[in-house]
Amino acid sequence: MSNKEYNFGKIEKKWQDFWESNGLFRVDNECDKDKFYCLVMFPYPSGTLHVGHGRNYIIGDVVSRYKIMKGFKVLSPIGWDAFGLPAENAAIANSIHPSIHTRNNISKMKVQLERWGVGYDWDREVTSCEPDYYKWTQWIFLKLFESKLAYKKKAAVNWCPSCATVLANEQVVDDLCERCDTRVEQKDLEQWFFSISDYAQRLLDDLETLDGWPEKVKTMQANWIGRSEGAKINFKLEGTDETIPCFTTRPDTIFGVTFMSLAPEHPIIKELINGTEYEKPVSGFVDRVRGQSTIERTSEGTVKEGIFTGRYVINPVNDEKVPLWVSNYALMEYGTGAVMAVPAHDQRDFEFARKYDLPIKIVIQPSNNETTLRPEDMEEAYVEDGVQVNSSQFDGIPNREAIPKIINFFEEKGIGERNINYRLRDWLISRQRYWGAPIPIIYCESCGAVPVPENDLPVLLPDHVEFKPHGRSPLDDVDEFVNATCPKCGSSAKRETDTMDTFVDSSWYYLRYLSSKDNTQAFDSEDVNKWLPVDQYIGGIEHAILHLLYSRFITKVFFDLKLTNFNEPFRNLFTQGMIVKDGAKMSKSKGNVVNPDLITEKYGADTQRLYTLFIAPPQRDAEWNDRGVIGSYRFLNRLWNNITEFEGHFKNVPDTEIKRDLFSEKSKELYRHINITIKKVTEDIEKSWSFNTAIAAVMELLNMVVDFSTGLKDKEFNDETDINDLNVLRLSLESIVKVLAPFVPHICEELWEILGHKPGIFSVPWPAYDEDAIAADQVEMVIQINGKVRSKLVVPSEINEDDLKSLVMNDQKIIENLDGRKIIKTIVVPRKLVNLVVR
RNA sequence: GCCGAAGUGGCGGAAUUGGCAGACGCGUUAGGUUCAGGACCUAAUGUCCGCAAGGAUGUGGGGGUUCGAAUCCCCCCUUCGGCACCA
Repeated sequence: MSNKEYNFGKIEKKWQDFWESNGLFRVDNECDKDKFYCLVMFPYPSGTLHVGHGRNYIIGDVVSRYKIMKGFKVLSPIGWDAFGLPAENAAIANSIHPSIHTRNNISKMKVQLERWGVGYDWDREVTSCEPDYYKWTQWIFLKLFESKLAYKKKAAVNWCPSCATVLANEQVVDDLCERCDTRVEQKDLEQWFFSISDYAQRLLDDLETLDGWPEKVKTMQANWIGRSEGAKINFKLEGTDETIPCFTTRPDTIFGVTFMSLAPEHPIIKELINGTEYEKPVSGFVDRVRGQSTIERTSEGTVKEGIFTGRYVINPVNDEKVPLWVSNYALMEYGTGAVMAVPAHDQRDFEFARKYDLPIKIVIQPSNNETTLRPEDMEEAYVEDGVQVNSSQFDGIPNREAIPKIINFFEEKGIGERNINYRLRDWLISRQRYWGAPIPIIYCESCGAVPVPENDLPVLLPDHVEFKPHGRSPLDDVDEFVNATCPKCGSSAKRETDTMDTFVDSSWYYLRYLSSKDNTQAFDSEDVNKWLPVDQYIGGIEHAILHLLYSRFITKVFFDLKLTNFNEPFRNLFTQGMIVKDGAKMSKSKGNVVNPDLITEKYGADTQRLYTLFIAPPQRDAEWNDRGVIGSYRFLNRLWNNITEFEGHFKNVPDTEIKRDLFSEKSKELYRHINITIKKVTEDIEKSWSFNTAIAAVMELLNMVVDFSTGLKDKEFNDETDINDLNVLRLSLESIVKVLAPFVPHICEELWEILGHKPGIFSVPWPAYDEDAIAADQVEMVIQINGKVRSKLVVPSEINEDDLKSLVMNDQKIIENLDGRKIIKTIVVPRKLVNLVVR
């Protein structure tokens, strides 16, 4: 009997080298068999990974390895989302160049990833801050520019004073910078945008095709896109030929308009009040409101305020003259910046009207004739459905039916039209920072904004730069960079000095993996068409909107440019939960980071992997418990010891086929449970990614195996039954090793070898199970009286109901409990229970 | 305010076509082993009553449907996430 020690350090190194030298994860671009593109969100090289990060990569690795055993050709690449502010901030703090800082971090993290035993095709590694990558990010900018999907405009944008740069709407959370939690300010700046809002409808519609995405993520995206259907109606400005358009989702209330509200930013305000007695007070109001932060202006408690402009607009449906106001609750970013106010049927308008004593006109009455609304009695707006009143030819029509009729009426009369509005704004991609891909544009006095010709790409980031942020891009101060010649006319010109949002880098990296070394094109269309969409994408829920929406947009742009033939980048998406410690997200500042290197050192990577998978269902947040790790370690040791103890036996006793006629009671039961376990693990992985219960099932099986093997240890194996028993034991251990291989690959490789097989468990097919062997001959049935368990009986599983009932009626415990009471009803659930209803 | 997810022992969690609540693991307790610590092995472990056999009770709270509810229905509470003066 040999009893080797479980030397995880040695074993893990051995098999990591083995996979590397055998190219387990290295695939070419040919699709000669079922392909499977398994993608984990590429990491930002922050320097160190903690055990919480590990979950993402470990889950991805389980999926990859499982699919390999299922016979798929698996593409599992990795790279680095390497541009971004932290590297620049670190450079400012420690005077290390961001590129050096980033490269150092990448090499540290690469070691960590390898230590976990997560397998990637490193030949495809991409790093977004390297010129051979960002050259193509710039090329993508040019493609969008050519397609009129990249444009520059002056707009009120979010400015983070701490990061000293602008931010996209998606990067502002509750008025705070998503990255540093600083309150953002509004600034009017000239900035570059991508026209993602042109794609709003498609981004919304195609969510329905994403069956493999969590509903939650789809809902979040749908909310973010925020489609609302309605009409745009033109109100004539009294005494002029000008019209002010406004958007409404309630054209049915058009006859109830009693005033109009303009957003303080509305460009028409100036000319409305110019030279009038209203000029001073109105511009005073506008300045005051615009000085407020978005939070102050838009939070629920904010009181509605406004001021009359002295002007009137004409309601085009009834020629009524209504006053034109400026109010703080009208937003320039939504619709047209002008609101037709219907106080009777809109709560905000109602509050405003009450405050400034504006008229309230009812145009919809509740359909149940019991109550009739009267303006003077109303305490809030009536926003429910009803029947049109005071609406001339539409009177008497239910308001829902009136909506399309009224819109048709607008269109016939040329006063308005059907219109759809989206909350989604264009994607602001300019950043006033150094560590990003320069926007490939040159400004020429005579030619304007000229794109850098493709041949001149990449526009290289200069090395020697003063990083201190001062509100302009640090590149602004680098003369060699700024000064250029116009590609069109050859005269001297200036480069754009803003860099791109790092979400541009990450919006297309999954394509680059197919062509990571190709310096002639961003990606090879034929290859990406073969391998994409990604079969399984795995990452954090925090990217539900940002990265995932941007990537969908870019994918659709490529599709439209006929560069690719797929409409969506990610067929299936899995969002894993966070691992928390002491109830909080792990972070250096909170000091609750669990260092994976220490765990690997003490217990090994396999233990860490197993615990990470066992801790909770993977989509749920989970609390890391250092003590809990030991349970996984114990389990692996028990498995190790059981196999190594029998190593000699397995070598000496012939590995003959299992003979069912030689089954003992115990070996038959074990054989049954081998099959049950294989089935359970397969289904848990396939159907619900319930790795925690899959592992629990294997633990149960091992507990049974340990019990079984105790009786076998000292046998001589001279008779057939004992040999058969040993081979059932062998089968059970081999099955455990196979089904655990995706979870704890190193120890399984080693044990597979110890069990006498040639190295390489991932070339072994995933085990099948024998459905016939799963059925039990005997089952334990629960016997209830009035729903309470009173006895249990072991009966043949195919027993007929009469035999069963007579067994129940002869059961001593049941007789005692019945105590002569009368049985009214007997419920029999085959193989499960009998319930006697008595009185 | 609207939409969504969740709430089960001391802890992580399991059980969903309604059928033994608490699988599996951690922790705890007792015993074994060990010079000792650790590691390991065996047993117990929801709560309450009981020496025990056994009984009662129990899945956020309250009601309901059912022979039977963690699971289905209604109302409510708490936590988390998303959206929110979006016309």
